[in-house]
Amino acid sequence: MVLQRRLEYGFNGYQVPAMPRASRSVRGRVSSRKKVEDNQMGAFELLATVAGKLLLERESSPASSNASAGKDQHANVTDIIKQEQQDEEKSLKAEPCDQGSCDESVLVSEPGSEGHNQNYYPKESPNALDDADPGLASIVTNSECSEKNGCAEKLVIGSSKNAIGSSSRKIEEGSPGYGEFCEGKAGNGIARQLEAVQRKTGMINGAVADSCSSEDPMELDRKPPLLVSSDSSVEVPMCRDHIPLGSFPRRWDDVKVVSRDDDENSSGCNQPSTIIKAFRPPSRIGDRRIRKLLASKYWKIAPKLKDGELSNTDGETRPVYRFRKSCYTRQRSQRNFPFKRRKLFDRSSVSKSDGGISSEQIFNSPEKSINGDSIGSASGASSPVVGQQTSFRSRDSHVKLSIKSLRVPELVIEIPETETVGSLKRTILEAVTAILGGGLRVGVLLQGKKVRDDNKTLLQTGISHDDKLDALGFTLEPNPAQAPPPLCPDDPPFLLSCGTPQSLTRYEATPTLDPGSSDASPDPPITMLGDFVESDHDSVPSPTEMLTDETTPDSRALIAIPAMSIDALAVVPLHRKAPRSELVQRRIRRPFSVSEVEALVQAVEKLGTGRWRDVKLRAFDNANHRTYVDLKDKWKTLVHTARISPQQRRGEPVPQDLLDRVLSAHAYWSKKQAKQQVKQHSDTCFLL
DNA sequence: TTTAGGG
DNA sequence: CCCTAAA
Repeated sequence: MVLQRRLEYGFNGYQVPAMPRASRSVRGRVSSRKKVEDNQMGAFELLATVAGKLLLERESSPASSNASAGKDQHANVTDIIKQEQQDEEKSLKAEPCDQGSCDESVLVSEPGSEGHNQNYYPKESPNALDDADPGLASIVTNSECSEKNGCAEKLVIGSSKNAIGSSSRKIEEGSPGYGEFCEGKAGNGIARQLEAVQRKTGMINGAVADSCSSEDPMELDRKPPLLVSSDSSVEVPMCRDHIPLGSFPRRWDDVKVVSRDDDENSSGCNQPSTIIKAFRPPSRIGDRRIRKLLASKYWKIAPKLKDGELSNTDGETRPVYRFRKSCYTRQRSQRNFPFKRRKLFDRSSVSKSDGGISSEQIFNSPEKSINGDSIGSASGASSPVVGQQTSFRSRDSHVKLSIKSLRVPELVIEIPETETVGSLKRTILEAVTAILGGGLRVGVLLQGKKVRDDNKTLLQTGISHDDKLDALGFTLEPNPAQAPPPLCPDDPPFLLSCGTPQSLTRYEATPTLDPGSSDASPDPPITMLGDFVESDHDSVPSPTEMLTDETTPDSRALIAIPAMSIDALAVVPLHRKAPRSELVQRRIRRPFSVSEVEALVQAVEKLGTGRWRDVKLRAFDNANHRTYVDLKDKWKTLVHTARISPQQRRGEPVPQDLLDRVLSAHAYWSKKQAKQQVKQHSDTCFLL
């Protein structure tokens, strides 16, 4: 486990306070694996810092713009590097905000289940993974790129349109590049844009292409690549067409995560999915919730991801997010892993945990992995260049900003060496998703300081001044406002904070210009995750969706966010008053779809009532959010529904024929059960 | 961990 | 859906 400094450079981050775990939470519904992991986790804070710099430019007269552009264009690599380094340093100095060490880590473990399938019958939908999951808003691997380019496939970390898109929108309205942002699925849209940009800039062949060829295979192949850490942050490239080529990122160095593999042979189903867990002290609060959430949401996600490998460019220490795959290992002897449950969820995945555990090495995928790295590495600059800003003055005084990329702080991934590349990719994706998935908001940094007052004009803030442009930065932060409306505006928005000491993250942001106002952009609530979680066809609103975007009026620098982004966020009431213990939120309601009912009925007809675990395995093995208890409950309600008049029924109507089958099956099995009992009873009597 | 039931 | 007692 690597603990690292949380923040670096001018990046803000957010920490996720430890999620309280309910000791008892580990109960039945969650797969044992998940539970195990939960238990293992200690306190955990997820610190996700995503930062980026932007390209700030003023709509300008050609002259000025040309000047700038020209400069960039001519700059040689060395210069660029230097400049980048300088930039880094600046920001570093500027924002030391993150003093703490970060204990937080995100653990990704494989839940053993492969939640990928869309259907309950996993085997039947082998391609499930390949299907783009609409829900995967945040992170998307752009397979399209690979297809088109024939090579690089990138992991694009992006927030949903809301997250990044909004920020970009805000910043660069009217810029041509922006529109594309929101196209299609959030993730894909971003990826696509990326690609588009690449094409335009001709970068495809450059950095990206290179990376493709060289790195991919190796990183994973490294001997004991158990632990992969990306020192460098993962940057999310943004496309801005309007930016002069010259100023455009010379290379896609920024794109830290690049993987080309199309392969991802990872057999979808076989790949264990990973769960992200938070290590927490035994506080019980969000525990259950986390488990569940994670369980259902996160693992499912993973499978869909295709790839994305991280490489580190930075040597810097930064917040590290740790993702582990099936690693309860070290601390936990394997014997502790009884996984009976394995039967249910695991298929192949389980084994992995075993093997992989052995070594934990951290290997930083250095620049090498990334083609563009050459630059970064050459410079030795630890952190990738985020972006450069250029400003142009326009007559109408518009400030045009272009975000080159948003960076995600270091990710440390631990994964058994026996895991597949595809698994790795998914793990990374999950990790990133976890970071970004909680709902993000954008923070603006100016000279290392957080600009909190949303009401100030750019002019007032100084963002319009050219000299300050290089000090301009943007960060992605967790959206504190997730909690339900009943917030106490005046209170510091500590989410889970209450009980868990460590969980509280002190996020004293740097000196702020205007305390009190949140630096968050007035963006719409970001619901990045959508229902990507769902493996089911029927999409269920993810918790995130339910989040209200109530931005706390006063969002200070302090932001505590549950490790488990989404769910956690959704769940955690901001009310500090509420006893944490009480905070346990119930799972989101996910009505059974007709198809699910169908599957359930079919399974019960075959297996009978009373064998819910088997039913689960048989028909809902891939529906991670449906536990056997759920199935049992559903059956109960189905029976009830079947008995009442159609007028009394609510919700999505269930075909009468299905209900009839329910009744008949119920009758049949009840009878059978009764007979059985009678028989047993008689036998007993006989013996006596 | 599962089942079975009440809430 | 949640919570739990039992098994």
